[in-house]
Amino acid sequence: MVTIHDVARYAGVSSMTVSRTINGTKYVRPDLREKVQATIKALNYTVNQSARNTRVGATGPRIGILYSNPSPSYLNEIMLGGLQQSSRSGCQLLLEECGGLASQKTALKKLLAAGVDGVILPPPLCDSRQTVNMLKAGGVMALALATARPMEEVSSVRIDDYQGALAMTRYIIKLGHKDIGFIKGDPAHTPADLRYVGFVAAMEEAGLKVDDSKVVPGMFTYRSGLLAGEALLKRPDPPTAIFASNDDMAAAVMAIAHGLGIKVPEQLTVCGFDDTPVASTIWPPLTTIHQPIVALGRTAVAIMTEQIKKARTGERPEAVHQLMKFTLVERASAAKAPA
Amino acid sequence: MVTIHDVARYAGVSSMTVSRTINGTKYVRPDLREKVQATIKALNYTVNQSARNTRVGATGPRIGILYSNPSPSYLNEIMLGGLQQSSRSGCQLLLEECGGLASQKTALKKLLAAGVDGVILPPPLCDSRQTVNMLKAGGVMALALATARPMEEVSSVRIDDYQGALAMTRYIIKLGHKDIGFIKGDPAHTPADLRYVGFVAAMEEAGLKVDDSKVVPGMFTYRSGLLAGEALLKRPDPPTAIFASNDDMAAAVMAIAHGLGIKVPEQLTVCGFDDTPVASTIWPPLTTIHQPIVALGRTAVAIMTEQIKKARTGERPEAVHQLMKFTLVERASAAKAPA
DNA sequence: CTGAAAGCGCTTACAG
DNA sequence: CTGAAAGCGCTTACAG
Repeated sequence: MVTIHDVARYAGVSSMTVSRTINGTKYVRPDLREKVQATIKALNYTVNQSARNTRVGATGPRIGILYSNPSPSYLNEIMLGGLQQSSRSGCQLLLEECGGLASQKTALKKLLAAGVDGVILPPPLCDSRQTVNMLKAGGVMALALATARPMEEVSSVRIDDYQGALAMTRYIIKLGHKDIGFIKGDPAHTPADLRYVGFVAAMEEAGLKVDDSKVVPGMFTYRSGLLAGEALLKRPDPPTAIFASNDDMAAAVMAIAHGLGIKVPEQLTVCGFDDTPVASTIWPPLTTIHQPIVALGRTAVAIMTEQIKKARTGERPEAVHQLMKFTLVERASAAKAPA
Repeated sequence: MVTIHDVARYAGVSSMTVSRTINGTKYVRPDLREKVQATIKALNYTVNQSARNTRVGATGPRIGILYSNPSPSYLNEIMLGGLQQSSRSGCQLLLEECGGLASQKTALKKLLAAGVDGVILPPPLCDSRQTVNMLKAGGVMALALATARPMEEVSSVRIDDYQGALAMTRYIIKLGHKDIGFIKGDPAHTPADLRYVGFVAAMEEAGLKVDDSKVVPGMFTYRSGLLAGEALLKRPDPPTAIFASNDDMAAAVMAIAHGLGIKVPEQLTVCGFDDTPVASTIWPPLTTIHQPIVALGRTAVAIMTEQIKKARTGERPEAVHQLMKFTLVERASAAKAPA
């Protein structure tokens, strides 16, 4: 194992200069910094977090994750990313669940008692002004995860829901579809509106008219998708493609289509959003927009750790807004429009 | 933060005696050991893994996870549990994916090059004699995760698939159902057979006849569930309940039922196995057997870490077979048999 | 801006 | 069976 001392010897500096370079401290002469960085690369050096933690550990960054909507698979992925990063960054993660406002206060009290420096808010809490204010009042940082409408002064890590919906709609149009139905999401969640706006923008861009009778409400649940699917597919002139603003609703649409004897994708193209496990469970598997949830969790922890370190130095860290890349995953539920 | 030295001072011994007590070394006088243990409890002391790792770290346990079936949500949960435990046990986790036998050899070579002491095998590799032999040949330990037929000499962490199927079938029978259909799983996966055997046992125990024409094959996939569901529900005398040997197939059965206008659970009870995310996505949500997958991952890492430590002491650790508790989750897809 | 010294909490290796 | 000493890889705090 190559240590900081190996790097130092090799670069002809002291271990401290290496340490300073690694930790991005300002007081290192540029030429030395470069030499050290080159040596680190050459020797393939990586910090030993355990060792680092013995020094910083006692006061190492503690980050809470406060969540209220226990969608287990989503949260698992967030946690997975968070844990991966925490062992790299050497911070500690604390999980706390809450429901209404009362239990939120209790949960927050617990986190504060545990000495957290910052709290990550997955949806839907990421959009709660109230929660953010409570955190501020408690003197801890907040980071909104996967919000669609980040608040200026609160750091956020997210994908661009508008661009995602735009890309998906363009893809459907490119397949030759002109008669496209859309299922909206829960209006209380910020991504819902942006996805709809993205859909409309792509339609207009292509010179296609949005038929408002084929834009139906939904609540992001499978159950609401069943209703929406029936509304769209039992009419005399069903669309040739349906873009549901999440996967659960798209899966429900496919169940309805199956029941009505409508073949997917030959007679009907169905697309979703999020790429949750259900998207690759159902048959045919769902074409959808992949959200890099694990990476979102990882990045959130990385950013928050940085901010905490800065804050401890006395700096007043500015909010960071990190946009992550989504990808359009082509699976078998979408095909060319029937002639 | 309370350290080993605080404990030592308080107990009137040296830090080494505390260290030895913590690590279960033999050479500590019983009375001292007890005194130390009491002090640890009184002071609420916990080891600082970071500090421990600076000493053991260079040679700290390294555990590989070799997987081939990339069911993402399942693997995520395993990983989540594994990571949680790894930060407690102070071991390092290495993930490696492989496909056929050739890529398995490559993956294994990588893991060995990285210096792993043991490898955890999630399904379906957990049942591969070949894989286990390759690991043995490479001189590393193996642990089979969620296998239904553990090999005597290879440690395993699993639930009892037979008992799970037994419990679920008893539950369905208790609801008054007598005409129960069953969908088998992929015969290549060991749990499939055990779940079927459990079903048959519960039927016989209740004095009910298993109608072989209502036991249909499946492959654990949604797609195979669609076929199986049609076979069972399109016949003139459909069963009043269907027990699918996993959730994906149960979800498919519900899609078929929906299409045929059969109401779940009023006219048809549907039950699954595993409690994967899809079980709580669909409507009505699925009554199923919950596998504690996160706990499985956690336990696997804990056991393997112990075994590695033992092996390093020179002991030849015996295989551990840990059975975890499943739970029957009652949701809305099951109800009393129609009159 | 740089480095020598001391120490984080624990364990290894040595001496009793 | 027990303990004093040295050291893991890194950072803090101090002196230049």
